[in-house]
Amino acid sequence: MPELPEVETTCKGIAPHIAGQRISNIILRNANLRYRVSDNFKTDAIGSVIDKVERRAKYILLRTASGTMIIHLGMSGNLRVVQNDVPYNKHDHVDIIFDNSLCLRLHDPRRFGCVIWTQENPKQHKLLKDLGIEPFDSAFNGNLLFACSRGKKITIKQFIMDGRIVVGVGNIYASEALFLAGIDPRHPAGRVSKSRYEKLASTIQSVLREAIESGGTTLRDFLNGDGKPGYFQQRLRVYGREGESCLICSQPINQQVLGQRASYFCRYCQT
DNA sequence: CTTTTGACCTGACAGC
DNA sequence: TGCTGTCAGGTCAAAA
Repeated sequence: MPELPEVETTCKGIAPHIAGQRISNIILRNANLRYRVSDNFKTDAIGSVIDKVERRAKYILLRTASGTMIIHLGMSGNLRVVQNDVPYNKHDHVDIIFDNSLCLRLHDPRRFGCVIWTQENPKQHKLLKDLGIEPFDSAFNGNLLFACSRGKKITIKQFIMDGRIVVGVGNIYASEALFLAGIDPRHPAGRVSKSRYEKLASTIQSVLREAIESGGTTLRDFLNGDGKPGYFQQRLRVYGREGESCLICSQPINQQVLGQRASYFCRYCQT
């Protein structure tokens, strides 16, 4: 489900309901997520107050004075705020219940997501410490992408999806940004010019911004913190549109697997 | 070091 | 109505 816009939408949706709230209980129905939820999570976290809701890459950080929850939604996860008497459904694995009777509920059919409890600095956690730059950081630009890409033989699509370079760009928005930049996703990253990287940095930012404004993309199961879908899928230009006509030249959109992921592009408009 | 592959897991859908 | 195979928003560890 979630790339940066969906995670950002989730953070913005849940933060007003849970920031400043004290955790009164935690229900763990299934601890077997991508990483097993640690045994001390419940005892350590109950009673603490959510000081801050933060996003880093596709991770959501819920900070308290006694530790931080590092949450990832994997492919199929969503986090929503419900009243604590709302019955749980299949795949509702974790409930974090607050004094104000609201419940932050993690739903994740495939269980590729995680909830990690850490008392250390979460930014130094193994999963976060080597992450690349945020696409909305002022230092993110074409020069940076150009410099990082020299000598790389992987395709440019795989390159911009590499979280050690830039975070948050997943399979949908990689195809969308490359279409908007007019760049063939199959092109070797190391042979793309600086001026094309400048254009690409700009289209990565604009497509992510546009998707956040639409509330994210709901292909199958994404819901925001209030349980509502996003609407950006209606504005996708190439993703999932194989055989449909290109919005620029009307030729059929192509699909090709790159790095084991379906990639969509127009072979005439993207060179 | 870089790149590729397999693994994790459930559900939806197409085709027989 | 099954059954089988394929595919899906991510990303990590191991193999090459």
